[in-house]
Amino acid sequence: MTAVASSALRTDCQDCPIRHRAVCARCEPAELRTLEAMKSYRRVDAGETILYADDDMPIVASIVTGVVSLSRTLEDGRRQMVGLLLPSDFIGRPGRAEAPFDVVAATDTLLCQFQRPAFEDLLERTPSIAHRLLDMTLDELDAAREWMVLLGRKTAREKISSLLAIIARRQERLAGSTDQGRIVFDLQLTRETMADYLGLTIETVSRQMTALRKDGVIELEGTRTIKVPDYARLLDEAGYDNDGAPLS
Amino acid sequence: MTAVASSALRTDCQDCPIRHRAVCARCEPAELRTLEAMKSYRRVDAGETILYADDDMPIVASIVTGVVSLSRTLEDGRRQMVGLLLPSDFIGRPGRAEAPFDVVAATDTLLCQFQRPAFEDLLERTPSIAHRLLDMTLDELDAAREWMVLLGRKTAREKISSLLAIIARRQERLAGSTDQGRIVFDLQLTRETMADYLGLTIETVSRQMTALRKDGVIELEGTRTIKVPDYARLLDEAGYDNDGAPLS
DNA sequence: GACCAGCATTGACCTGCATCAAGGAACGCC
DNA sequence: GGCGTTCCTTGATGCAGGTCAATGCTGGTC
Repeated sequence: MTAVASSALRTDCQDCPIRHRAVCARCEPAELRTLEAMKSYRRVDAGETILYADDDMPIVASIVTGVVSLSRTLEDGRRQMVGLLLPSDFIGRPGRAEAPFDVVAATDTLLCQFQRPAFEDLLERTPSIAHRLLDMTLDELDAAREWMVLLGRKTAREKISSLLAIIARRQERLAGSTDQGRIVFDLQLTRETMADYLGLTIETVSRQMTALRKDGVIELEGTRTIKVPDYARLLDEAGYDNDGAPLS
Repeated sequence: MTAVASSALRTDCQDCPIRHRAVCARCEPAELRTLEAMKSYRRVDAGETILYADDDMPIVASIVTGVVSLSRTLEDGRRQMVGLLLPSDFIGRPGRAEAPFDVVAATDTLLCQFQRPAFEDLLERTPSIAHRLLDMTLDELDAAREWMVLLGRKTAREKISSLLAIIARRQERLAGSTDQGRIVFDLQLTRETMADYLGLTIETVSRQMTALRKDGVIELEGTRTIKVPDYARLLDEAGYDNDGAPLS
């Protein structure tokens, strides 16, 4: 991954790994050249905060590689993750000066970033970007609402199963490897991150993972590698046909 | 309100009550005339479903008057509201054929609606609408995420207080009447709707309302009219400085 | 005025998850 | 090899909120 990332540092937009899914997906060659002139790459280490809630938001960016989380922490320390951003997802809000949430790199991350005012100008002049950003935002809104159902109404076991199902599906789509419902994947998240995302404590996450393992829904290899022998079974545990998958 | 609504049935866009806040807010007069030719008004009774989850979504619409809820029901009957739409808010998703959630009129409602394919065409050709829709969607996304924090991490008492604070503030803004933090307003929601929104049961909602009354945070007159003697106190009960208000 | 339906309140009880506390496993560092 | 650190698991206990059930309140209809 580091290799991919550092070669991307020199990449022009045509060869960019997220060329066809990011905010620039619908751009014409001429528009790409404009972006090319404005963009700059930035590496962020795992754990580093990209933007603090309520602080000024001088930039917007696309994620080239890595995973980024959005979260809010209450005064007494309770924390809730409200979004998990993946390669091609967009960070920041044209038209608003303050960040409404903490934006933290969950893994080492490469950003393709723009000065916010310049990007806003560009957005006014470039319908293809505005349109693509609208589509992406609508998708994220649907995912956020799907997640609200999980947070408000699902049990701990269903929450865990839902999260695993979503990540499993995502990996599967990337790897393209499914042999009849059997999926193996690497969970990139710590138990704490999972807990923050699901509105649970790490203890409950741990217990439910153990329970799912004992019940044969998943198999664990070490603590982060997960085998799903029967994806349909996992979906069932997730509480309902999880077709409109958030996160992805 | 009925009077307003029925006069709106004959209204041209220039006189529309949501002219400056809806998806058409940035439209030029010429663009308005195009909209005028495409739009049709539709009345919906309280309780009536506008769109069913996973059904075809033949239309998109702006809310002219009324309140509309978005919700999802799990197979076993658990229900979670995921959005509360108010006048000027937008219903539907350009670029997607199925509704991801049930869309139900919470009160008698007047819609200004468009055929989805026609609206999508218009969106392609009219940056002012696309841009406005993007802004509105980004606002909704922020509100949804704010609500995720509530669902995932707040106690029942904080949830109720947050909801009351948000509605109180909204009323206050409409009515314009604050005498030093004292607010009186009509709660338009049943206990059940509150519960669906907050991820609680009606019993818990009822108990917490009683508790807040006994503690002097609110005063109840009948079951739906609420007095807030000290708005700051209510905000405090809501768990944190609730400045970025969802819903509104 | 009697009846009913829908909404709200209250009580008794139970359970799912949080909390508090104690290890265990994996890794790097001296 | 000993010793942190960080992450994870497991157990014991408590409590917030869910569940089940009874009752009250309001407005509409006959």
